[in-house]
Amino acid sequence: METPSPSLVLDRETKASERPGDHKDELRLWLRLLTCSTLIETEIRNRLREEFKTTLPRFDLMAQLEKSTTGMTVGEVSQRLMVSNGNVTAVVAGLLADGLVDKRAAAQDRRVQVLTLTAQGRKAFKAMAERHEGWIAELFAGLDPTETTQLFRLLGRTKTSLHAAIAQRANGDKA
Amino acid sequence: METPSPSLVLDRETKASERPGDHKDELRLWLRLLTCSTLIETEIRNRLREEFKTTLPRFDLMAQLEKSTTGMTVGEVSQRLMVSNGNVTAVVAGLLADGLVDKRAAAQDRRVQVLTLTAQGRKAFKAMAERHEGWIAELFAGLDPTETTQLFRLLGRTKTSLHAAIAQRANGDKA
DNA sequence: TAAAATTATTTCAGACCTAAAATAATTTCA
DNA sequence: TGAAATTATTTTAGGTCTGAAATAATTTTA
Repeated sequence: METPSPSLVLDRETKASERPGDHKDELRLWLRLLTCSTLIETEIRNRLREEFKTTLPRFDLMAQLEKSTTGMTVGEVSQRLMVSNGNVTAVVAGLLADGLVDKRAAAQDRRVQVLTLTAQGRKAFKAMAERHEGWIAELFAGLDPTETTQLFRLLGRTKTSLHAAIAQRANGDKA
Repeated sequence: METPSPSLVLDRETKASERPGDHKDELRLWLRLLTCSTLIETEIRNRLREEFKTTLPRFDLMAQLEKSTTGMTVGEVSQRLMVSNGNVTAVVAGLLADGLVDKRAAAQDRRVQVLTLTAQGRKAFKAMAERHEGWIAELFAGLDPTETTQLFRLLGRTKTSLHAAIAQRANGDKA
């Protein structure tokens, strides 16, 4: 390998603030974040299909219901999972057909549909969740505890930044 | 806020290695990573639709083609974007219909379909890419350069860990 | 109270995505 | 050479996901 020329080194060390209008660093950061996310998602999807003949959206929906003792409405689930109401309706339809979820209109407000896991659903979820937790641990096994903590913290900062930017944009549209 | 009890502090500082079988930290890390990824993806999707009446898969596909002067095959694109061949075929069908992409069998190997941007496609992409880069910068604006660099590095480490775990699993299946 | 506005969910049309099977072209090798 | 294996892409069937329109129930308000 050649020694890099001074200009190349300089270029690599140039800060974004010194290159007005250039945001290639952020772009690379986003692409790397997306790659990690996609790799994990694809792998979990494959393993859920192979070992449990189920899908990630179904698992995610069951995971939400499992956390709530009193059940959740369609709207609550769709907010938590960051998917549309229509999508929740469709995924729930499959889970209902398989007897894993129960759906009933709330007594007080009959617009609202309350979703709960059936006994069978809880049992099925328990088995999957245990395996799932192990898979995630395997996937992150190459990071030491310090790195895991650091990454968690930085992603927290990222989340804050994203919420701020998205809220600002939403306000701007209103004005 | 109450002062946390000693046991709570101890618990919070307990390392995963000291809690055999527990991998809640990695699970939380994955959920946070997924949240960030989903927030960005949804926001970019919305902005592409509002400002350019296009979709993220189309943009991503065009971005790949734009990087290559000689064109790319369906297989190359599907590998880069980490989607199935069939999906590339479908998204390309839309871009072909809109005159943004050109598809032709390679002269040497007629199994291979070579995809290139048309002049119109290059022009349309250029406009979108400029805006896109700005959006990403906005979304990450809450991180300072040190944090951006740190996060990029840690996601690199994560990618390595993921590839290792996925490869190991693939080998295990073979044996 | 009755019309209007709001809220929760479902339906719809359409794009996306996958795995697996089918098709088509090329390469290997007996 | 020509059958078999390999490689590249498309097709198919089915699940996922969206935004927008439709439906249905509740709350507001005139």
